[in-house]
Amino acid sequence: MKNNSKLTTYETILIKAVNIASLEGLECLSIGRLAKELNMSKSGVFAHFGSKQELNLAVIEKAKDIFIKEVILSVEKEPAGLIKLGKLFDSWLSYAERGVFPGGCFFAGVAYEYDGKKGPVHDKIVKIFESWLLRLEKQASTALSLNQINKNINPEDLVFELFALAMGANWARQLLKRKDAFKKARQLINQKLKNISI
Amino acid sequence: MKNNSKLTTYETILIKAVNIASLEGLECLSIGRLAKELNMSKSGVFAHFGSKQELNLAVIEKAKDIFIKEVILSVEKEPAGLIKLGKLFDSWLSYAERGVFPGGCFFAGVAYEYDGKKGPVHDKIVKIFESWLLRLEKQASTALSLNQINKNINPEDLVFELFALAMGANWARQLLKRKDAFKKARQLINQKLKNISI
DNA sequence: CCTACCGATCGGTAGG
DNA sequence: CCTACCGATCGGTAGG
Repeated sequence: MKNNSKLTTYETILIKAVNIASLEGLECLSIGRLAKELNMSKSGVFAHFGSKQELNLAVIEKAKDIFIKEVILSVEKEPAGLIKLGKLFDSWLSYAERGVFPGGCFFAGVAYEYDGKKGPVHDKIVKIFESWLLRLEKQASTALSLNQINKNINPEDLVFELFALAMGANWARQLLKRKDAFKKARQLINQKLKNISI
Repeated sequence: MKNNSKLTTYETILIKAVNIASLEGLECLSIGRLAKELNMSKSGVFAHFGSKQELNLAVIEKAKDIFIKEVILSVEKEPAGLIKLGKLFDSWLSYAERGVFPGGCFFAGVAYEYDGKKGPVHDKIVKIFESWLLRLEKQASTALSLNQINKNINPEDLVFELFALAMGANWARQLLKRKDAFKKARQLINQKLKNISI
């Protein structure tokens, strides 16, 4: 339990930290608490990061790696355009639904925690979301240029709408414990994509 | 500055507390910080509430009163059904957009802060959302029984979809600072309501 | 990776 | 509403 022999201490700390932060937020993640749950000394944990802010940034970086692996790489070989756009949303919902992180989508949680704050942690979260949005918008644009969807569709507006549905599903699942939230979101997203496809 | 002569000390503390919590979350709201910003002693603030949890609950209750006044009562006299449903969403977006709370919609923020936690504060937040959803669903049901919208529309699904768009707009505005987020959400919501109306 | 600290701040109490 | 406290915990440091 204490040591997962294949992992470095750094990795072990980060995985525990990501799980705590997913459920309770980065502010609830303290170095002392991490140390206690890992049966380490506080300064032993601290030494790996150098500051609480660097720990926060490392946790986000780790969560990003997991997101990329679970959501993005798993649909890497899908054909660009409408199909890939749908698969990316599907993959995102699936990752939140099957509990890759215990608190649902890691980024949905920290987004609201840092939206009123300033500094490198806030900036890193914003960059990750902007990059995720851009990735989705590129597929929407490709779908448009491949004549897969109606010409009058604005790629940014389309992604905004589908994005909101996915975020809303995560919210309904996590706060209200609605078990059908992801199913509903998937239906609405697929229906929308079907409606605009040529 | 220190005393707004028309307000009781209790009210003055609560208003300050609601504003801090809106921007930074309830966890960042400490009794010591409140005392400092109000030029009061810590125990002077504390005595009004008896515990941090009671302060949290009082802040949420205050935010609920403001929400009811700003969002719900302002469209009280609109005709029940489709019109009132649209006006409720319009009113919600307007309240978030014009900055009734400095951090956007107060409840969107605390929802994610408490979705992984247990206890009376979490429960109060859930109840407020359930009651707000129910209010919206009732208008959707009325619209259905008045034959204002297509028969095949499920009121709960409709509200889920529009709700997600409103929450998504709040997120895009607060985290990504997208100034057109509310405009987009308003367009999408109105378009959806128009599409399903008879 | 550890023990042993530091000042600051947390929620909360005693007593007025 | 105040001063003066309490133990616990925060992020962080010194030194090994």
